[in-house]
Amino acid sequence: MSIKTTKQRDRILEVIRDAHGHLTADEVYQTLKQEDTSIGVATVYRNLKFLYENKIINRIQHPDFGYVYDANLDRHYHFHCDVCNRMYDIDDLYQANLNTLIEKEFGGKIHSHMTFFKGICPDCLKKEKDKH
Amino acid sequence: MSIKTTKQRDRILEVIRDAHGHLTADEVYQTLKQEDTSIGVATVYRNLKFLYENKIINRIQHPDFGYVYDANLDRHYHFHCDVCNRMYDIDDLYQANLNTLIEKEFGGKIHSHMTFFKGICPDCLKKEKDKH
DNA sequence: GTGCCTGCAAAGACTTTGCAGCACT
DNA sequence: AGTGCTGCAAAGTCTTTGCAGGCAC
Repeated sequence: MSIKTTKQRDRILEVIRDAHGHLTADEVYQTLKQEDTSIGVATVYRNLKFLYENKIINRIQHPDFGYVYDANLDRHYHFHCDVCNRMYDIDDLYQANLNTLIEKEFGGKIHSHMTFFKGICPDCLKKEKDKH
Repeated sequence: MSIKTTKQRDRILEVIRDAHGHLTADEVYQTLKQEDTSIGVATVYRNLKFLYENKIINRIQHPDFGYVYDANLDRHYHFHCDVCNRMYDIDDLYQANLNTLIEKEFGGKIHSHMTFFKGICPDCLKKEKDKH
């Protein structure tokens, strides 16, 4: 089996890259459906799975929306604002040493970790302060 | 609105506590369905949601399996073995200072974080070594 | 007795699969 | 030319909801 490039697959990848964020499968579909060359839902799902399995995109569990897809392959964290429900990337703060620590204390072999923060984002925090 | 205790709600909680682990909604249902006093799926889902919202049990997002429920309310991490697919608790290693670090670097207010490790558990690592 | 809770079944949201035809290499 | 990919629709999985009756307080 060899990998083929197709219009649809390319467009799906572009949409995720352009979003600079985290899209659900449905959001990708909704975006592409409106284009001149339409697309089928199945194609979106099949390709997201394909791109994820081939490590071309990343897949994260969102607390409320299920899986979201992300073109940022660097190890990074995620933050979810409990007030506005937006999701943010937290770059450059991956604690690689945490893997080593857990390996030492827990045993086994750690390949990676993903962490998800919850709280109030800078925007919402500012708005709350301004109210008082 | 006041909280009532019912046979079903109590049993659901017991099952999760007895499991000392991480059960999906369906696993809870499958366990209870076989008892003398059967139970409806809707009751399981409604009560898991209820127990979680009242902070009586914990709900974790497994990167691959969706939500799993946990009676351990202490802040702790989770580990998933890529070989045997078991899920482990990692106790006593919660990095509270990570919240402070992110607050300082990213801004906003961090309430908590959850982290999920992936790798090979001590058991499977040992087995692999023994093979060679 | 009142109001929350339960079971059932139907509906809902999301994702996967079978199939015939199409497109990329 | 051949194999993998697409679109459609149907099916599958998981979870929620409406409703009538039941149970806890």
